[in-house]
Amino acid sequence: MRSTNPSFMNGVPELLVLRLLRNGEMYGYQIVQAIREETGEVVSLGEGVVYPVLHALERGGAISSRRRAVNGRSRIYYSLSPKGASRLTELTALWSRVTGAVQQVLTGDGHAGLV
Amino acid sequence: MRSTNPSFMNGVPELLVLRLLRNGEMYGYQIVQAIREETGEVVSLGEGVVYPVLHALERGGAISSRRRAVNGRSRIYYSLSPKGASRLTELTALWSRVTGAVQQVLTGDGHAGLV
DNA sequence: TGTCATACCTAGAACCTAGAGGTATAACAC
DNA sequence: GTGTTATACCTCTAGGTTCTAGGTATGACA
Repeated sequence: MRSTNPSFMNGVPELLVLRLLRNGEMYGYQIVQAIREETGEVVSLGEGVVYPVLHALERGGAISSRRRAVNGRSRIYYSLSPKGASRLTELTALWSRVTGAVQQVLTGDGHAGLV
Repeated sequence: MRSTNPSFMNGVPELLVLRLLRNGEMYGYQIVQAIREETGEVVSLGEGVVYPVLHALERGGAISSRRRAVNGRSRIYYSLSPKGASRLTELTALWSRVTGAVQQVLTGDGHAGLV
């Protein structure tokens, strides 16, 4: 069972990562924390989730990375590629459609076909 | 890969089934079609998804079933138990929280902590 | 020297869903 | 009467994603 995070999370990590990178390059550890902060702890993805997502996105050409040393620390910064940007657009639209459709059932009165 | 349905669907089948049953008893086949219709085909769960969900919900005491013959056909009608009703309340709240949190990131400006 | 926060990573288990397939009956057309 | 479609139930397997738990290494600070 999933205890730390609620369900309904399929595809959400990918969506959130892409969205965050749209604002400029970020590194993995930073993304992990940004998700926690920006969602008010509602969504809290572990590093074990975020890093594999980053690697998969890079393999797919949606993001690219460059190593940078900051304060003697080595970080891997990721930035959105054009491909990643269009993937983000796509996923965002999908997200709207699905949540909208679910919402429709949740607020429905059960008469379904009101023509 | 998921071709027929978009992602973001984790826990959604359970939520939708519970919600539909809140309006009165239904049988499996009917639920499958109701989901298709009420979501405008955006969400289209196969019987291979819905039946296992129904069985799991019944095992968990969230719904109960009774066999009924209609027009010479044998149908298994499911209805929401009090336990299922509170589960629905719970899941609905969760759904709101998660989608709200994601939405916050999607519409965020990247400054995160505006105190 | 020890601990904490930073920063990266992988591997295994757990979970859920999609899709294909299987059975059986009623209704309708031919 | 035979074939096809719609109804109505069901199971199983593969595939994908995410969670948890680990592991490594450095800088800062006590």
